[in-house]
Amino acid sequence: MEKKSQYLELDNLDTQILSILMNDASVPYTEIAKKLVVSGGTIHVRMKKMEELGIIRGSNLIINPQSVGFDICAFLGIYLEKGSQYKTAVEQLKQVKEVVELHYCTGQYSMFAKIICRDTNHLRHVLNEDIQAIKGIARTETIISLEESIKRQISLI
Amino acid sequence: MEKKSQYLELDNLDTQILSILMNDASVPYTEIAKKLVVSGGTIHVRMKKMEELGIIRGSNLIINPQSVGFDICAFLGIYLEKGSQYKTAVEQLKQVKEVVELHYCTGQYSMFAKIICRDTNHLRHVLNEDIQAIKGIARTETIISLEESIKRQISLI
DNA sequence: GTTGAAAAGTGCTGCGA
DNA sequence: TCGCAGCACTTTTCAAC
Repeated sequence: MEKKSQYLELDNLDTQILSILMNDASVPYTEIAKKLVVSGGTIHVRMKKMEELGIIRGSNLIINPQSVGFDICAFLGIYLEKGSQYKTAVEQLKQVKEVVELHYCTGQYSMFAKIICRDTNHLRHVLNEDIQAIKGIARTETIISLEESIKRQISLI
Repeated sequence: MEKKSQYLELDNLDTQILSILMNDASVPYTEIAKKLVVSGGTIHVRMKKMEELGIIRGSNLIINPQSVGFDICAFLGIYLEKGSQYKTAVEQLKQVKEVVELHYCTGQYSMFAKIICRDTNHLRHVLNEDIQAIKGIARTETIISLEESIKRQISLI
């Protein structure tokens, strides 16, 4: 089943490569190579290894949601009627495009979601029509983000 | 060049280009062009326009935090002593590398953070030593994510 | 594992329609 | 405004260390 311990494979060079590309995936390998004083080929080999190990999931173009008309970011604490309804609830929440993140979690909420909507009308529609209609969801609590002050990835160094 | 209304500029083609690259930033322009039945040059022009308009923020390499030893994802509801302490609290939270997201928000919490840690010891250290020590933070509530079931960007189409 | 350079593929630029 | 074609750059491969 399991192959190898997953993260003991990473040395200092791997970590530094990841750190650079996590901030900007468009930095050329040759430039990374120069900065880390190795050859471009080495960067390529390391990246291929990390892709095969599943350490690298892919790359995203990051857009500013507000500039494409999505102005509302909200967090949603979700109470389930029964914990066993988790799996079916997840499947149905996947169908709701506005849900960008979903966690199964400890604490008062059974699940915790992050939602991005165009405006307050859109949010109300998603809450009332899409999410409250899902079987197993008892009730929800909404936290609306007025400002995203920090948005970044973990620092490996 | 003056600034214009930011998102009315986007037509169907722009939206489709973004949708492809938001899922995988490494898709070549030529392939996008083939799929959308335009020339590669057109993709290039559109991308340049959207970069200049600030719609595109950049690109990220996405890694699996667990595979580099970060096993714990937690959300933190933060209560401030006074709302006016928001700005200084943000500045101090920026220094805490484990905080990957921070929102100023409505509801019971003044602020809401997402934290990624190596293990429970690491989390306890961040909570007790780093975050509770910040001036203005009265108390916090921790929600630990046991599973991230959904993780994606907004769908433009 | 790493290197350096050649081969293949991609992005960029200018001209023409 | 769009498409095509040539040039520059990047990624990929591979023999040699």
